[in-house]
Amino acid sequence: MSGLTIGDLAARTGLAVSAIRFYETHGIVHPLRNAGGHRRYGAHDLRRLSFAMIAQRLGLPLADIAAHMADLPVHKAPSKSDWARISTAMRADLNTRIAQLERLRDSLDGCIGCGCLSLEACALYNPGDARAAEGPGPRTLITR
Amino acid sequence: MSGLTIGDLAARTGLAVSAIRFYETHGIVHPLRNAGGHRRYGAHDLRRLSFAMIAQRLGLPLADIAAHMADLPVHKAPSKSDWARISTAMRADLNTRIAQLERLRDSLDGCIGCGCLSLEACALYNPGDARAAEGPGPRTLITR
DNA sequence: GTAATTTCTCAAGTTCACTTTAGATCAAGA
DNA sequence: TCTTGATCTAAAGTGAACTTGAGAAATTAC
Repeated sequence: MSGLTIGDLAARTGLAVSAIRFYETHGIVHPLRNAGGHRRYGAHDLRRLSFAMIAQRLGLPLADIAAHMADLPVHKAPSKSDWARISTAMRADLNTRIAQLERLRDSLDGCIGCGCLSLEACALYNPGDARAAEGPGPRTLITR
Repeated sequence: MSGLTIGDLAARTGLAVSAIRFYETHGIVHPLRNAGGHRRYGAHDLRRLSFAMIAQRLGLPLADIAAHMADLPVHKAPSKSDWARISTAMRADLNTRIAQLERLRDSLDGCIGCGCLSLEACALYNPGDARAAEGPGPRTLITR
């Protein structure tokens, strides 16, 4: 009677149970525990997970998503304005990303068939962003 | 007098020397060796690297890029039609990706302010793609 | 009440895309 | 020639995002 099990959540979101536990360690969900120590989730957790999944599709790293979510109330359902604030921020990210890809496509259109890809001349090659000095580890595939 | 050193290539592409060696293990470049065993690159290697960097910006995994490049001549400059073939394939990927993001944005537009994000109703949440059963390891952030 | 599921924790493994380290060799400038 | 800097190889480390495995306890189904 008091909430969803982790299995329920997995079934509804399509996520693996292990993934949901992993997300918990990153602060994306905050389940309560029942008498036996099992996690119990509410509808707000379902929303938080959905939101995280959407944000991931936009290419945001988990840490960023968690940071966004940190502003939301933990055990209560967030208000409309809570979601609106985050959604709006995400919409901006999305538009930036779309614009980047479109620029890339247009450059590619200009290049197809020319075979140039010369480092000095090609617009595709020189996107003008600073790629250097991002530290160790794999770089994010799509530059944000 | 016979070609560029790995340092030259790094300077021109902005890649780390170690990254260029790593790409070699994936078949993206195929340098020759001088008498002392040092790598020597030609202009075609520069083009191959540029192309790989562009493809990465599009979110293609290295393995896919290498597969595309496998069709190109290794030690000669590729022909115009070689590049055109690959570029065209990439353009299609790009357009698919842009369309996905636009759908996502439009859905988000419909949702901003409503605060729903309900799993059953929200178009954002149910992208209709099969997310399950992709095996171990991290999943690619952006679904191709 | 017993068997079958599910869940628990915690540590270790996996993939991708690289970087770092170590010790040795090669190349180039003063 | 000497020395500084670039390059070599091979192995191990890194960060993100999870998964897998083991052994135990809780829950559910019959």
